[in-house]
Amino acid sequence: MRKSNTSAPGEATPNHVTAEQRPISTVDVVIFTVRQERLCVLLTRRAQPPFARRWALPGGFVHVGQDADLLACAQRILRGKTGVQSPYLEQLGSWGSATRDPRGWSATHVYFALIPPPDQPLAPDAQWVEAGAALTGAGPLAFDHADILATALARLRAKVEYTSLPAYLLPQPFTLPQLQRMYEVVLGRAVDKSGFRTRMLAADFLQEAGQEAAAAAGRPAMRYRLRENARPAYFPRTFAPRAR
Amino acid sequence: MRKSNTSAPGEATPNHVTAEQRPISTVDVVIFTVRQERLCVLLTRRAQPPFARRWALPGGFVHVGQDADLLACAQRILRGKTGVQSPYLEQLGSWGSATRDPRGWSATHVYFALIPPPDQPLAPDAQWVEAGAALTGAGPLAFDHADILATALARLRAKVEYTSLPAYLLPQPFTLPQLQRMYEVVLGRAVDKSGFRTRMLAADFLQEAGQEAAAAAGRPAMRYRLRENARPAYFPRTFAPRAR
DNA sequence: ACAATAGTGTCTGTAAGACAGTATTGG
DNA sequence: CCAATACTGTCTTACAGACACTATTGT
Repeated sequence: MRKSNTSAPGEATPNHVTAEQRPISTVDVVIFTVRQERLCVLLTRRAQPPFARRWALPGGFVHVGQDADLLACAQRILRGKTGVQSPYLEQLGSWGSATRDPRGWSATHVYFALIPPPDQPLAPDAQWVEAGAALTGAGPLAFDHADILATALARLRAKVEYTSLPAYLLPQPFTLPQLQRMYEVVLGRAVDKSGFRTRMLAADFLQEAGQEAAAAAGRPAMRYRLRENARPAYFPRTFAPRAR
Repeated sequence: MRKSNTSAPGEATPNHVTAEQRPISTVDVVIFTVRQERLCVLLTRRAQPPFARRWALPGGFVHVGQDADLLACAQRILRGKTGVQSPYLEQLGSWGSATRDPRGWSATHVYFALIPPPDQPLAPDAQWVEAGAALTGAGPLAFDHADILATALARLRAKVEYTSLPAYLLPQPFTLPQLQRMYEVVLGRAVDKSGFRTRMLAADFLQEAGQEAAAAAGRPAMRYRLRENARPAYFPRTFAPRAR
């Protein structure tokens, strides 16, 4: 049998849901970067309960008087922890349940950021942790943040197979060999140089930015910037080594 | 300059956010089906303000005493409107801002469902509307539901290019020609039969379910069901007609 | 000249798209 | 036998992967 949920008597109908019945609303941001050829994620150590002294993803409550929308809230959190202004930032999803926060029914809107290693110092409670180690080492993460981080990692690795996302892990301008290394770090495997270059240049999201100054040995590389209006490029196929 | 947002004086810190400062939390579900070779979305007519008498996506408040988590809330909404129990249901994203709901800061968690045309009657306030017409005809949708629906449509069309999602638009068992028609309806273009069949069978998400009973003219087709543990299949490439 | 790194050319295999053909049913 | 629909085979071509080759720098 089907039951309508809009007007059953005794049930809280939309206009009768009071503020006390509202779930807690937070925003968390999974911030990735590559440091020393390692994929790292930013974690903060919680000062207050719940989960005091545990590591957690950077996040906070939606400030209804301050945040215009969810994206602005995520940007505020990102800027607060890293000082970075305009990175790649997309929504990952939301996690909400009666049990994920001991304070009550809670839902978090999760964003996903890619940034170059920042020049400014991090917030004092924040630290870069290698992505794999964040899931295993140094004790469990607060809340359901291990789930969230695992989902973010899976999404990153999946999208790197067919998008130009790793370009956001580098400061501009960058060279194609540098970009290739970003792909290799995230994917955890080597990528063929020739195919890689053809693919990147064909995708038409880069513009030349002058020759690199010759530093050590070797031919200096061409530098590139993201084109204006640079949304990430989507490739028609995934990177696929012969053996499936 | 970087500003820490965790301990600035005068700012609401996490444990001091009272229930009154919490955003409104809702869940909306974009429910697609194919009826008479048309892609349709389920809309409901709003009885109460805000946006009374406007068409809207099915949705409602998170019921903190009733819904174990966001997915359960989405399932409750889906079941309430259609009677359908276990369709394809994935998260689409969340939309939240100070202005999207005149009652105050509001965030909605949006899910995305694919179902076969249900046997049971719909809830009395619900109606199938052709997907394109829902965005243009019969007046604007409530809230930011036009944005949400446009995003859902784009996501559906994108994923249909490289996944087996259209299989969830059909009652089981179904034949490959029927499945091919689902692809063609959603994509709005013809798909080559031979390549289509090779692709579907190679993806290994179908199992044979006996020969179709010969009805009218023509050779009866083989019927298929989704395999056990049937998650959707992801194809290595998109459907791509020669001319790009 | 050599090492080191950047960048290009060429071959080959895979698989998708196009389309013509065969198979199986009812009338 | 014909119409109608299901299914298969074959040809062609695009293109990714592999890898060897050339180019440009510093020492």
